[in-house]
Amino acid sequence: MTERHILRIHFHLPDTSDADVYERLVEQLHGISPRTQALPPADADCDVTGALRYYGRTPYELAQLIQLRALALYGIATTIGSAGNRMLAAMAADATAPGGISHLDNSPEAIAGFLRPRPIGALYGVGPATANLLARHGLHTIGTAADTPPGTLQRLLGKTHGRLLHERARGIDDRSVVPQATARSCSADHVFDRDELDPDRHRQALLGLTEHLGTILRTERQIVRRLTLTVRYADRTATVRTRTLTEPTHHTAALTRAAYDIYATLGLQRARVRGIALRAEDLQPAERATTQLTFDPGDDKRRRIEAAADKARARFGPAAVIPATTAIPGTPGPCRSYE
DNA sequence: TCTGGGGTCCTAGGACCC
DNA sequence: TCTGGGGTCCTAGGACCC
Repeated sequence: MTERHILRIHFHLPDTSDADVYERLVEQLHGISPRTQALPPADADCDVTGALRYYGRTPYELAQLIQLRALALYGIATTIGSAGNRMLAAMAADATAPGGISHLDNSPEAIAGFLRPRPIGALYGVGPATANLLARHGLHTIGTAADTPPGTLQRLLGKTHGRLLHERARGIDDRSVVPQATARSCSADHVFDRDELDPDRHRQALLGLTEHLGTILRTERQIVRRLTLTVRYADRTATVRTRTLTEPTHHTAALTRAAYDIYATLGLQRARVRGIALRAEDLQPAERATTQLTFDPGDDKRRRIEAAADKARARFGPAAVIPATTAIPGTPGPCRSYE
């Protein structure tokens, strides 16, 4: 593989900043290299391999240019790590003082010098649980993990994690920067004003969520194959249930039936519910939908109403049509996630 | 610096089929 | 006819990133 040059950019966004400031900053990066992947809410990865030649600059100089632009145009400070792959760039950024730039040379010596002395928990993919487990086996630094045979790591962590840990401890990370990644999932949630015990109000909230998700999915021409319901309780615990749909869909009626179904399997008895979230997972292009075999005339009518409502929303805005039964203050917040 | 929550990936185990 | 191993699909839950 030819040598790559990756930047991890962290924007120091004030809490009060507009949501679209971040989007405009990412747009700026696109101008420097189209191979830019947004990592909301405040980061981005930028593959500048091709941009180096175009601009005739080193990675460090490009990082300076990015810092200058963000500061001059938006008054936003940035911290940037520069390295030969995404993991090293992210780790370099982590090890950099706010507002600084770190460039990690791509030589094996420089990479080993950077990685080996660091605590194992500093490695990408190693959280507190894994770090603890490894420490119990005497592996405290990234260097010791790099020297451990892959088979040993795999016995400790499982096949995939063991292999990845061994590669990463040696500075290897093949993940590419994926611009414009398509959404993997899409979710909506509802928080009750006070802990809610009434199942009717739970279902009412669910209806608002399926209505909302259905609208997003139809707008984006996607269908969903899996639904996950999360119910949060007053004691801060939660129940999570996933259901694979018999047929991928983006129709609100089908989503509502599935959501009510999952809700019913919980068998809640006077549970103090704080909030309900619904996630549409395993999204696919709507063109892939199999032919609808349902000839329920009620469904057909609901879909015509749904199509009319979508049109009204497109013309007059999202609040134009709201199901009469969803008398819920506040609109559920959409949340798109990108890989 | 710490915390929390949303999103993603992985694994284990069960059900089912061949 | 019975058994068992290997796929595949699905769900719950754990772990991690940000």
